[in-house]
Amino acid sequence: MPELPEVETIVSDLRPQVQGRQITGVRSLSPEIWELPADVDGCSLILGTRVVAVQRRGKLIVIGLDNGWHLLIHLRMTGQLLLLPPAPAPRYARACFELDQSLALWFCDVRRFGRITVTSDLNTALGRLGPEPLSAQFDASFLARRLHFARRSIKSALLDQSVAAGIGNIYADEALFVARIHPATRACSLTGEQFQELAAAIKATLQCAINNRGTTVANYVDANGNPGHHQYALNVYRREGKPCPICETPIQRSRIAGRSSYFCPRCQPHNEAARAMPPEHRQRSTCQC
DNA sequence: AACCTCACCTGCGGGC
DNA sequence: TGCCCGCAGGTGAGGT
Repeated sequence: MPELPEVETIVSDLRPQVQGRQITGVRSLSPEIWELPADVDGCSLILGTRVVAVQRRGKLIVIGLDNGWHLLIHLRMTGQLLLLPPAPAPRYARACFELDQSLALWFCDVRRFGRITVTSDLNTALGRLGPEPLSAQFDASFLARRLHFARRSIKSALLDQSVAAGIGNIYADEALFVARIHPATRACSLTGEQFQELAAAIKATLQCAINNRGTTVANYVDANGNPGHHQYALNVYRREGKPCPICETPIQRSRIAGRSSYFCPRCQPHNEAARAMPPEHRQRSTCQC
């Protein structure tokens, strides 16, 4: 599912091919995916404009247009953004942005969860998002301050886009494994050292996945239709019953924060158990990148 | 205010 | 073979 590394891969692929190009046609094949402000005609607003920027914020794709408006695309679960000829329409095509030189940006989405919107006020549109996890602003002291009173699980907190913009189920589980923190641990019970390890683990996990061009477990492909490689580097996600790469204990799955959560019961004990654990078992796990 | 549950969709795989 | 059911998980609305 597209999380930060997948969206980053798509955006970095699109940028050199789309920036500077004119949008010569807009086709809406599934009107329900558009979320437009009242009295705004999205298609006519976009038509004829030139793309001045292709960026990412959290899991959102932000396409800047030369009329001052921005096209925002969220892939949600199964959305894809593909650079293809303007015809024929690929499977599950929901919208098409035709560009000059016989190229088109196709938005495809089996489940129609994805959303497209336009805005002239980017700050308001992105206002609810927390910091970028790969930015300097996102560190242990930010997490400690932000989660000081949070009694919910750390897994739930990491999925909250106002805590960190761009983390989803896969990378929450992977980062918690690297930081050796059980996903059901209360966020406010983490120690300063654990916040340090978690912030570092989130950055390392996301950067490793970007280097691997994202994780393909079901629908994700890049802008050219190719799968990512990070599924081969996953430590715990969707590995229930398989040996932990550190200690070989079978990976467990349980439902935490309403999501399937994968963890090693030995490397990621609850805080109480961790304090009782002998030091030789507290070995550090590393990214497989 | 903080947090949880559910609806939104469709394809796929397992069980029978 | 074919049917049915559960599951996948990002987000926001609505409830506690």
